[in-house]
Amino acid sequence: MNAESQTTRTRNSTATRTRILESARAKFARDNYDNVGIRDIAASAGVDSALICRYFGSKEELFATVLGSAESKMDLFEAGREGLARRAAEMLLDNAKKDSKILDLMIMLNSASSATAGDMVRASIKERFHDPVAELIGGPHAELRAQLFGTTCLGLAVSRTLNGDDRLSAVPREALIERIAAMLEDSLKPF
Amino acid sequence: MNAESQTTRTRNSTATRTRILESARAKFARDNYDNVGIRDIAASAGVDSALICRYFGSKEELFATVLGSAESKMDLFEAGREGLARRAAEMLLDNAKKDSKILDLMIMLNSASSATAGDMVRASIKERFHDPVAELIGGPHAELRAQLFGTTCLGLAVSRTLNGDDRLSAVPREALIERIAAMLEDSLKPF
DNA sequence: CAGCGTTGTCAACGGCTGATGACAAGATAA
DNA sequence: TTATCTTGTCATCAGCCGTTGACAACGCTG
Repeated sequence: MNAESQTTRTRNSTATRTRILESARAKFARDNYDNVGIRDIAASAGVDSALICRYFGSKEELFATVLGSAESKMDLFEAGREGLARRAAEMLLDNAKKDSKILDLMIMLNSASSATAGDMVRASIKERFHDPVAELIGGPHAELRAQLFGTTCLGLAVSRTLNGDDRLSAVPREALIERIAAMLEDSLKPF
Repeated sequence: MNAESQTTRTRNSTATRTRILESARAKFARDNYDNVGIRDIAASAGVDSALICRYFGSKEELFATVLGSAESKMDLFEAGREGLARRAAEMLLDNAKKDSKILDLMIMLNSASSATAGDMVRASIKERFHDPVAELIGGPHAELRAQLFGTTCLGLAVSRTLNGDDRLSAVPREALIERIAAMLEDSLKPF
């Protein structure tokens, strides 16, 4: 039970738990909540599906854990109010590296329309995205402007999954980032 | 079998076919493809689920029929290049009336992340939205700009389903439309 | 070594899904 | 009316789902 005694273990519960969690994250980032089966996740993690229910209780709780284990401090906000739009544009165009922070956003997007997971997703988006943005920009109608900002980000993210990257590479990357950053900045303008 | 002889029929195949189609459209506009069962649709149309498979072959073909039966000429394009952004903004904020043309867009959005219906949705979006917009705006990188335009529309539509209408009513409707129209117009600017 | 808690697998359950074929009820034509 | 085609229902199938409890394999501790 001590931490030291686990180093020599071939059967490590916390390791497999993490493996399950990462497999689930990867699956949920590519598919809808309802389209991802716990048998898929289990196979991807190399374990039996029964283990998932033992460790996480249910598929719903597993999904909640995935949502909750996302990077608590998205470095979207590290650049402060001035760098917000630019940073968001960079992150949105940078999901080529699959382990980027945008992956968590994809999870939310994919399952937003699910009857089961929708509520969790909505709550998570509000808590992790809308509220921080609103607080950061401040001013009148901050929540509405944060929603417009999120709206534009969402659209870009969805569009990436819909259309792929092909079109976006027709234009120099820096020009595209500048352009999108400008659009995002506009969405934050006070009314 | 003649058209005249059908007027006195209480059992009308084309009528029930249409009823099924409309029920399916309504269901798919509110939920993901995978979350809508043919029994739901059948119950909503007041028929047995077996009839759906008889008339449409399969759930997948039913969905394809729903997609194909959308208004072939979206009146989004009726206002020409000048009125495009404004018209889009109005339509996006007008989905209060549920029978609006945006309903077809909702169908595509909900099921875009479905493994089964995703391909159909992507093709339909390209054919019915991206391509006409690109043709209408013309100029360099028309396809990319059309994608940016669609991106912003998508974001707004998704955002409506995510956050509801509450926030958007905090500001006068006309101001909101102007603002969104401006954002959409910006997305069309040449590079 | 034996004992024991942990970690994982297996088989099975009830419930739901989309789909099929047999059959009943209505409508038409002779 | 009888015969026939159409329109709709019912029962049922195989397949997948999430979940559960019994059981096996492992590693630690005495």
